[in-house]
Amino acid sequence: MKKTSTFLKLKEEERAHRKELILEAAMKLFSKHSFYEIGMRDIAEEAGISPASIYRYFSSRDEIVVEILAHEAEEGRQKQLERISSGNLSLKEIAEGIIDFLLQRPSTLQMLGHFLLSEEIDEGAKERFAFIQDYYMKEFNKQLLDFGCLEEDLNYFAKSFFATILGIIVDFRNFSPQDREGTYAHISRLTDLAADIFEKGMSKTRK
Amino acid sequence: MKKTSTFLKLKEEERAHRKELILEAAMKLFSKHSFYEIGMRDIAEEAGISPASIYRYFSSRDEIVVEILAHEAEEGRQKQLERISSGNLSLKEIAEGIIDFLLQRPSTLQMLGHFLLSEEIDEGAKERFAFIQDYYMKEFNKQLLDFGCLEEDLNYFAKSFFATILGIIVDFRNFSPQDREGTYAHISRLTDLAADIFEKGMSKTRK
DNA sequence: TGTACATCAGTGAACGCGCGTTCACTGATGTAC
DNA sequence: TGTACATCAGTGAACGCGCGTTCACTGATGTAC
Repeated sequence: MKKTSTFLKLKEEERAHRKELILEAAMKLFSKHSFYEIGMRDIAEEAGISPASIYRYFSSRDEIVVEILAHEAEEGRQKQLERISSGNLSLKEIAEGIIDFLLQRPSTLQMLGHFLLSEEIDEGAKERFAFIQDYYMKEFNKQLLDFGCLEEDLNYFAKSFFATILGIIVDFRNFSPQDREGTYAHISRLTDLAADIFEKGMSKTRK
Repeated sequence: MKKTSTFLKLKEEERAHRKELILEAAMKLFSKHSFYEIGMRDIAEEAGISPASIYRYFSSRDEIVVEILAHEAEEGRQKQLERISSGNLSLKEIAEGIIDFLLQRPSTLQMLGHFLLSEEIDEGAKERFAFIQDYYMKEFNKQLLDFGCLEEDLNYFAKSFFATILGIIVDFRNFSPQDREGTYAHISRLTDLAADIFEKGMSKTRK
């Protein structure tokens, strides 16, 4: 009895491990190609298995994509925490952390767009996405705690601020094609301005 | 000679007229269905012609879509102008105008996402989109002139502010599915907050 | 006025491709008795 | 220890569909002489 359950547990772990391998293969591809370019066949090939095998672990492409988003969000959260722990960050620096992160990951931005805009998404993946969105928005809240606005307003500040950053990136990521530096500078300037404005707005309600 | 050029002109006008008919058919469909659901066959059927005929007037689906975006932008601009001319608007009211407009047009939002995020777009359509984006951002600038921030900053304020509104809509349009009212209220609250913050930020540099 | 020719809107049908997903099957491993 | 059976990871090949776009052609209209 005990032996059986140990075996089952091991099996479960192996399964989780293989799931992770598939995700890693997919993430590697998405880091090099756009969200629209990578299909199930590509992921299977990169993972060294057949396309059909993927469906032993994920019920759809959207399920894979949403798990990747979860990974990315977690990675972003951790990076941000590290930066924060090495000294207090201004709102501006927090914003720039997010920008650097997302500008280096076009596919991630495209995935976000997919889940936020498309209306033909796997129901399970949709729910998972909503959860992730909610969870990491709360984590973002925590990171903004030290800016000392009223706690009841914090959630709204955080959401507006995040939406601003996301909006700027999406709007201006192609600001001047063939000039990455110029685009980056433009986005930085817009974000700095927005951060300034928000800092002022938040401080109004400072405790 | 004169006669010929008149005929040519008439022909050109007819051509433009038919182009417009196709666009109107497409817009009608996009107002009822999502951007992803409508294909060339649907547009052709709605316009009462064959799919092949569309290509006498537009070189690709993207060309149609970008022209629709131009129409929508123009319509949005005019509506906003009308509202402004009937009394001074607060930043909050301007923002809500945009929100009302875009929340009623999911396809338009999806088209924007398509042009801003995808990397496989018709080169011609891409350029046209860049032009439209630029042109209407300048128009938006004009509408913000009366808020009296420094003229050199205006362009950046306008861009940041617009990105904020767009970001909020995109982020939270599915805030609570099956509760349009709740979603609208949530978005409104976020936008009002952002408008407040921006108003304060702009007034700092008021002349 | 009549005839040959050019132009061009319009079309039905097909092209060509890509893609997510499923099917029917194999083979390895573990279990029951 | 041996045999029948269950479980399940894995797979090659195909399904099924949708879609943007193009092809080869027709027919109407206008032009040249």
